[in-house]
Amino acid sequence: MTDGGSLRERLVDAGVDLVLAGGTASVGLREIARRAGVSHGAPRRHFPTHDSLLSAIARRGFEDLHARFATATAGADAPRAQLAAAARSYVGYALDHRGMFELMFRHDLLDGAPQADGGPRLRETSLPLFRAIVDLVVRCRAEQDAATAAAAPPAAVTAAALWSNLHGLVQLWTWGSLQVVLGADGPGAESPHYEQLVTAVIDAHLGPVPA
Amino acid sequence: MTDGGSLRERLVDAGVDLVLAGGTASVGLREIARRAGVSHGAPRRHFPTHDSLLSAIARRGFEDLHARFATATAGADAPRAQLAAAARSYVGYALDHRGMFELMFRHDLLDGAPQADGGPRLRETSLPLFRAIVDLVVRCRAEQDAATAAAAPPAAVTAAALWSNLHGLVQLWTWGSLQVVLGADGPGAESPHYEQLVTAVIDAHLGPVPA
DNA sequence: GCCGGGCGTAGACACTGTCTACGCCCGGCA
DNA sequence: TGCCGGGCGTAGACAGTGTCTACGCCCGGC
Repeated sequence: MTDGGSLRERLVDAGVDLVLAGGTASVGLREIARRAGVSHGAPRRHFPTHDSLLSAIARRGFEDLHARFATATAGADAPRAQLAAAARSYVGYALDHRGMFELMFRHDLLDGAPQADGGPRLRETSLPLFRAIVDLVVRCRAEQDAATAAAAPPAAVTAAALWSNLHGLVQLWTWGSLQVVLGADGPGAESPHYEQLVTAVIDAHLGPVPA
Repeated sequence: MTDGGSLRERLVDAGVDLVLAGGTASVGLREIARRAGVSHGAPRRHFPTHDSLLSAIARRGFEDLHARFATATAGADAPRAQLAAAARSYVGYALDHRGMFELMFRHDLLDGAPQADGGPRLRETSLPLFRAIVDLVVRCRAEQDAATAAAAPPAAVTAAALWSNLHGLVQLWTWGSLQVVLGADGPGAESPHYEQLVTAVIDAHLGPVPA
């Protein structure tokens, strides 16, 4: 795309497929090359190291999640409803693509060298998503009455806390411990009890939904 | 200990040392064996697979964290103060021992076969810690006035949400994105801004501290 | 006093990520 | 038209990994 290379995209595609199918453990460099139909040395022409390829795969995840964020918020007009939809899309994406989510937040992929074609680092790719979260919280704050808004922490703090909450919810739900705490069925079960948890989380940080 | 084996403990000790020193990437099976002064095949007599050794290391982490939890809550008497101390110890442990924390919550170590000596699985080892969290929240609820308590979600939901919040706070702080949201110094800096976030999180889920 | 099993050793095997030498093929230039 | 050069994929080597198997030692019980 950027300079005409097509194998580069195919490698990332194959990597995404592997992560979605077999989780983060099955995305070896040679396995990606096999999946893309090239020899094991070929990826090196486009990605100097295995981690930089993983980083590119994770970037795809952030772009995908950001796009879902945008369409989710577009479906509502009240800021509070937009935030609820965005939160659900965040948690839904993470639980439907656990491998991708795990890869995206692997701390050792954060600051690899910038991609060979000058593309951004993983952290920079994730910034628009984070800014969208903060903006949503700020807009929710703006429509609260002045009394409750004055008693609350700064919007940036609330945004950070709320986002942390959704993020941790995903991790612990995947781990299966929240099901134990809530007395739900075993961690293997598909019961989407977490939806109720998501609304409880939003209410905790922004107050009950305004009448 | 259980049946007299001493190398077993030494292997786990060496593994903990490696994780604390070099993170979760440096805790290879052969490296642990080298550190313990035995050949690379020796661990197999005590742990059938590499993952089961990692699981034993993670169990140590949970035991350690649980112990810190206990001493932290023992330092206060009001439930709310106990919970604040426990939350700070949770976050503090995670940020001071990032490698251990990462290992403890690796989902692929959750349900390995029970240890050769019949020890518990990782998930069972973590249960007492989780129960302690829920108990603290329940006790905080008990001393709230009836009106606010009635308007709040069930204690189990609040406990799950609060714990998720602390957990996600750790992950995102380690990732360095909360610093960006809060406009703090770069992720490499040591500024313990997160302490203020922890109290904001507790207040969000349990209401402002009672007078 | 001898045997047997627990436990550590040593080597092999398949596999991984990285590095290097090679060859093909296609575009620019004389 | 013919040649050259560089991008790009191939093939093999290398160190390292986790696992498996054969071996040897040493200590306790019949």
